[in-house]
Amino acid sequence: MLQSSAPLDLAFQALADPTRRIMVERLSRSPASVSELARPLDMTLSAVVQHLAVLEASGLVRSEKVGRVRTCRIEPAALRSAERWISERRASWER
Amino acid sequence: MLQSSAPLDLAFQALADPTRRIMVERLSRSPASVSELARPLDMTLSAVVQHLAVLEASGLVRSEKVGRVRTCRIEPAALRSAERWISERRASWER
DNA sequence: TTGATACTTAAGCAATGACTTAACTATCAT
DNA sequence: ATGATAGTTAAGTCATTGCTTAAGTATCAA
Repeated sequence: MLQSSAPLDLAFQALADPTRRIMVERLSRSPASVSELARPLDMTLSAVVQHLAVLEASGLVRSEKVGRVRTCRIEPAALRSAERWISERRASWER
Repeated sequence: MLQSSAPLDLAFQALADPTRRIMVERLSRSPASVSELARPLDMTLSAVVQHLAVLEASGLVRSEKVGRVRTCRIEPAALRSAERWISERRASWER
């Protein structure tokens, strides 16, 4: 591969990490702050911020800061296109 | 993360590489040999075999060798569970 | 204005990933 | 048997990932 960064690469890569999937699961229920995302995770806040950066770069999550709190939320489009890629393959092999 | 290897980790990790997605696309049309998989790819056969190993470890593909030809085919279950994970998230945020 | 809260950023480090080359090992066809 | 086909395996290399520690910078509350 050696650096490709197509949208699907970034989305699947982001979803490949269990910590990031936990973050996505949390956000698919409702928006949350960085500290709320970090709460159940056994790692430093710094590490969580780095995971968040990966999620944002992949387009799966967006966030905005108000005061000192950054609120993160799911960005459905990216997740949908990952889902679509898989279901298109399924359509193909099911035939 | 540092080594986790849960099924979903392996599946999404496998799908994160564009070369491997091309291989999966090819296989979702019909089974193919290793050389057939390699044909459109701009890399050594050795590299393709290594990608295949990743796909097999993830459960997305299985293969069997007859004579000197290894025939590879899609394993629908793993792909379906990746799809299911995403659609469950969607169910959650759509509410 | 002081202190606590909520991040942010930069280094640094060990482990993984995506290749390559090179040397093999089995078939299959003649 | 010889040679070509089809794949396998082992090093080695270089970039990327997933962390950590450490040292910030903005708010907000009293």
